[in-house]
Amino acid sequence: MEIRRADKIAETLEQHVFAGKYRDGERLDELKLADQFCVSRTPVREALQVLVATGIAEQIPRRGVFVRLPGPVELMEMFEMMAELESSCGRLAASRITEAGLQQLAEANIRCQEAINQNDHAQYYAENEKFHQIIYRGSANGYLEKQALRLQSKLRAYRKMQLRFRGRMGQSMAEHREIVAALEAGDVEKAAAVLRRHVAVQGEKFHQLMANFNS
Amino acid sequence: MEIRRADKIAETLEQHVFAGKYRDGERLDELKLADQFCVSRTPVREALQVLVATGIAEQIPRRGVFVRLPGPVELMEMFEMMAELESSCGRLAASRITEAGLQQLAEANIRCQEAINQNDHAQYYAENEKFHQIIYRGSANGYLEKQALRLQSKLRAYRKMQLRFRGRMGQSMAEHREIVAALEAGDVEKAAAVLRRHVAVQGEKFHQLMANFNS
DNA sequence: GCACGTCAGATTGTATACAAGATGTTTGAC
DNA sequence: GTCAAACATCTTGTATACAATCTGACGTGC
Repeated sequence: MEIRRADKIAETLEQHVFAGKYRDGERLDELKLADQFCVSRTPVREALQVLVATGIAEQIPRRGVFVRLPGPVELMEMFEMMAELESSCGRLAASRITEAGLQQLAEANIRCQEAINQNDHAQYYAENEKFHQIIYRGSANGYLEKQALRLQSKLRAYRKMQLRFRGRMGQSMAEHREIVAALEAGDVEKAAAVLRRHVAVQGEKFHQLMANFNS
Repeated sequence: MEIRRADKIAETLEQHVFAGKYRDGERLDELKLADQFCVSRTPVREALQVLVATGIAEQIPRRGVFVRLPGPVELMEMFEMMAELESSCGRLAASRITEAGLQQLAEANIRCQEAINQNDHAQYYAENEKFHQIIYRGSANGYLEKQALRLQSKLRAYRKMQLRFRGRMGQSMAEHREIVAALEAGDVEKAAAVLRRHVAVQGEKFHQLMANFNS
């Protein structure tokens, strides 16, 4: 339902960057992109502005815009913030989530388990994301929910890796059940703590991956 | 040090919106703004894109961009998220803040007290902001720090009001001392809890203001 | 009197033209 | 041979021109 071509271009570029099509620091050439998308420079420039605003790219005046992939440090920081955000969502959801929300969580968990049984990583990944999104929603704080969704989206590409750790899916599943239990019990502190730990583990696994990769 | 005129325009417009120069839903006319800033529509459009990306304005394709001030509900949500973010910063800072950071906190608190003694709201307000920013920095998480700063900035205009509550500055000051004590002791949970409460009070005071205003 | 279609005006979206600054090369002096 | 300065080229930033579409009013038909 996109009417402005600039928006479509921005979306496409964002996907390309997340897909690793560009190297860190690579310049996004307005003319080449205009050519590539068969438009003039104007909509391309508007799309680039969006990338800059999102933090995906950096603009240096009179020099151009350059893709800016997060380095290891920033990634760890983002994972840590994700853990804090999810913890906050859990804290609020513990006292606010509706019966319908709890029901959705249970269903999502069932679908997660099915994915594990079939050893379907992609499916587990998708259902796991939904599980967490239900908790964001459960916080009954639209602003917090939006921010959590944004960061979840930004970390998507990097979170995919760590699920491949042996036994990680099973452990993750067990944690899910713990989370649901805390939410059902309305145990604010436990929900916050368990969710923080659950997400923080992702960051730690990712850290291990980075370390292995560098050695 | 701005070279692009579009950036300067975006900054100015943002200030104008925060200063309440525009009503909610008001359309930002490209031609009028171009005239006003003595430029063509192009840099104005780029500036408007920035406002849209920041969430200050909303764009409806082929219709224009309209300022979008947060309503009471969204404001409460933002205050609540601010409390959670500050709590997270405090949690992390409790185990990471440096001696230098603690020293800065002590100094900021002294300046806060001086402002109270002189009953200088504006001064207290400024020093109070710095106090919190030191804690963001103390989290040793640049990403989290940036997000906290962004939200703090967005809430600036609304936080100003609640400091005028009778006795609020004094109470706030007492809470500051409690925060510093928790950070010095490295008490993670206490730092998180006290900061959450300290910031959440702001939201509640604001809520009272809104209620009084509507009655 | 009401509904619908058409048309004029206004406004956004895109293309293109022009201006200004940055980069890199070449040329000349030492 | 090396360094520096001027110049050519390329790229971004801005202005303007054109295209598309939305709004609102007017008029016509029922």
